[in-house]
Amino acid sequence: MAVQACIKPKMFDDDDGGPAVFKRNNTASKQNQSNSEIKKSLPQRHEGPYGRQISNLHGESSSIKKCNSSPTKASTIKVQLTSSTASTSYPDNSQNSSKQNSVSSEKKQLNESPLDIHAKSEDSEDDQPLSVRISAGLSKSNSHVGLKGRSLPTPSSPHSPKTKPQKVKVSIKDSSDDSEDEIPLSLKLQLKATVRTSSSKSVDINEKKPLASKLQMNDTSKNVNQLVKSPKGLSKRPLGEGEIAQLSSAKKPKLPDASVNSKVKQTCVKAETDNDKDYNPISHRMKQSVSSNNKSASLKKKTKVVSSSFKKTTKKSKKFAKSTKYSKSTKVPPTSGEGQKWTTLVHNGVIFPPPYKPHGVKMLYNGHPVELIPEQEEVATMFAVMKDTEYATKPRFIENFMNDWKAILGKKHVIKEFKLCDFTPIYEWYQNEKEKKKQMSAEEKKALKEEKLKQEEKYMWAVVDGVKEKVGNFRVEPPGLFRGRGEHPKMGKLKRRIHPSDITINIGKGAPIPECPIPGERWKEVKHDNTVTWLAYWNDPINPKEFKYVFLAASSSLKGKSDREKYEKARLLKDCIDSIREMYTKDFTIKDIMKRQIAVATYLIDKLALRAGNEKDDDEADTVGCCTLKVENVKLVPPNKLEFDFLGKDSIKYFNVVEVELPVYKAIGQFKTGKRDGDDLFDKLDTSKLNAHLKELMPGLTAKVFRTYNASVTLDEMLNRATKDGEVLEKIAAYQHANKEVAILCNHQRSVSKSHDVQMSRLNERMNELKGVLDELKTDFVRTKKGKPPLKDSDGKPKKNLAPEVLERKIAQTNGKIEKMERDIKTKEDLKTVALGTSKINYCDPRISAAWCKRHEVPIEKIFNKSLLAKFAWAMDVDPSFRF
DNA sequence: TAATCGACTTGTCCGCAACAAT
DNA sequence: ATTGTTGCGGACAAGTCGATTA
Repeated sequence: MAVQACIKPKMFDDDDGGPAVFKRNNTASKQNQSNSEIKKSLPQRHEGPYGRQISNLHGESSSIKKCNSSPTKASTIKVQLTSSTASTSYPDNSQNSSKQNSVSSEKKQLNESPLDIHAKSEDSEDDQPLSVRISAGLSKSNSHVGLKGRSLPTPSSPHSPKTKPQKVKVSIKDSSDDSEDEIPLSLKLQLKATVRTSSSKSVDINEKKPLASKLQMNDTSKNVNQLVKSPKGLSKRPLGEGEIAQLSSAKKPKLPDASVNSKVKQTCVKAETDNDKDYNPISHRMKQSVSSNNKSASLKKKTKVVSSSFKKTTKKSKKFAKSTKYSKSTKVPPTSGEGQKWTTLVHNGVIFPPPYKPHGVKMLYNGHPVELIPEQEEVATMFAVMKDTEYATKPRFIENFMNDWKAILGKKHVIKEFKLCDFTPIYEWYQNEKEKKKQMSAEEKKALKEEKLKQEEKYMWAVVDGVKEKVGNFRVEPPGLFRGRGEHPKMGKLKRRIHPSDITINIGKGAPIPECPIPGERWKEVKHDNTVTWLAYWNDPINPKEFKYVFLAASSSLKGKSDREKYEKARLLKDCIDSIREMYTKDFTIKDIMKRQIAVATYLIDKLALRAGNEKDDDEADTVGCCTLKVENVKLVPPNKLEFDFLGKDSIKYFNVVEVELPVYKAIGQFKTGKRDGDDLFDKLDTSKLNAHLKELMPGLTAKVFRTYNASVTLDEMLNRATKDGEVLEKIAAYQHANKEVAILCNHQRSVSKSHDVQMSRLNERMNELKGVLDELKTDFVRTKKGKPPLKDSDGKPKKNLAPEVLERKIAQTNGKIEKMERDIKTKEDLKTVALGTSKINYCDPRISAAWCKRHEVPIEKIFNKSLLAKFAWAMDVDPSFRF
């Protein structure tokens, strides 16, 4: 179905244009019900709507405040310095030269000698370049639309210029694509069907495309960031440059990876060429996107993802495959196999927290000191140290804690009731310990730190296919009381200590098995599964059915590759989004209720960036996502608005009043009728049905892809619309503003810092002082002009007689300071409840930021910190003209 | 078909150190 | 030198989604 794609004129756009709106008026706080204090409630962002509105949507709304209007800023200087280097394009490293260089060098070293540390940040060299260009071409103008304001206008205007040129390069495919466009949907569908059906499907697909291309694709994926050029020593992943190039070309299709599966995808994909044209109205193009095929063939995991048919075949065999592959390809680049994630894997296992050290401080029970054996004292201490957190006041927390603690105390123990317990002595002992630590001299602290580092160092690194990579969480979680978020039924339960016998290690077949760090104990199991990326796992003591995994760090090439695939998939959606929107719009009134619910749910996920909403067990906090919305979570606000009010992931409150198309409004009304509070709004729907449907529209499409897509599109558009020439600081402000819009879209909130109010009033005080100074200067200026002496200062002493020009200059300076402070205050208030980090880390394609930095001569370190630079190394060599 | 398993991504908070302001 | 502020990075909970099982 979906296939066709591209066509549509932006249906939604229009709509949007019209109405759409949404603002998040109030957002409330995260919290849930009760909680009083807890977090803050966000005062809503009044303006809520911000950006969107800005965008134009209807004019309604609020005014946005954009911050920057006025330049000013003293600090510029520094910035510029930095930037200067960067200027135009950074070759990979030029930017933070130091960092990057170091990194890269390290890698190289690694290759040469295993010793080095650091992860490589890979410079990604990969393909990007070409791809980028290609992509650039893609940038479509178009579309998006719809929804929210974000879509905005996006008329082509802005980028078009750049884009087009690039397209040219791409041309090859394009041509074909175009022709394809004409293909009727049905055909497309058929294509899919076929594919699926035939087990060989993958093959088929591939066939269409040149093998070479396929291969390349794979390689690429494999390589991922890795070393790249490096001389490589042994095994690393070879990334040939050639490959890269190819990729790029291939890439065009974009999804290199993602596509994997894709058959159908193609349909959507190609659009790039088209883009420009958006106007082409309807032409649906099918694109065969070569790329997609290729990919499918290649990738590994993707395999899974890929077409279902494919999967089926592969999956089962997966496990077998593993071994097989293993043997097959030792030398093969990682990823080559279907599900293969690596070929060689060496690491040192995990490190355990130190055993409990009894302190001997006695708590009181009914006023009397109580004797506790170490195991009992340990749990009492866990509670004692939480005495001043909100958890310690929650009945459920206390009840769960008491239940687990009593089990350790034993039936005969004197301690029976919580209300007779006084943990204060232990609490005070703990505070005292903390204070002692704080008082330690710098040298002592440093020594401790080094000691710790020394102990941990061997666990910090793994060698994957010959490349040294950082391990993410190599420390086993210490015992403690479970702190669930929101009203979690299990809060307060004892999270017991994890022992080696709880841990399963995953490591390469020939690699030495990590020595168990606790003498006399041994690992639960040692596996050699190269179709997964975890190094170790244990069962979650709170929920034994779940696992806690040890993975590589975000800077690893394995993670980087997967990240890139995620964005490539989202970019594929860009090419299908118009037709998908058109389709679900059509289904708002379809008779089949399930289909109507799917259409409306998809609309909400697309427009509001809601999460899919899997079913949850009773022993989890009661939160919802789109598919699990309850009747009471959505209220009709005539004539055509919906009020959403629910607790989402992490029990963060989502509150939003949105104008929707009338058919949606009506459909929601229908879904609500005859139901009571507590009933599912979408009773015919769940995430698997929804995703199964989405998959028909575009291979690999799932609900969360919409979030990635809309977040990245929003960032890209806002940046390109709002960035003006000027000082670097202003550009950074524009970036933050765009980032904020994305965060608001995704409802990424944070709690207001305890000192926020104090800080604000302090700022306001200073502001008033400045204004006082300004008034005084103005008065003196007027008096001086009239030949009168300045007024006396606050102490009644006479002031120096300054020339009018001098006063004028001072007035200008003060005005500048005031403006800057006003902006700062406003930004601080605006961002009080908005968390920018999450979207930056998980939703915004880093290539958008990297390309923007290059285009606007903003040093990338101003946007990405060290860890983000490492995580996004794969995106750093993006072509400056890259558009999402 | 639904429930469960399994692997991986996403998300918030918090302590601490670096930095900035005083 | 001291103290307030910011931001990093870690911890770990809570999602998503495909595969497998009942």
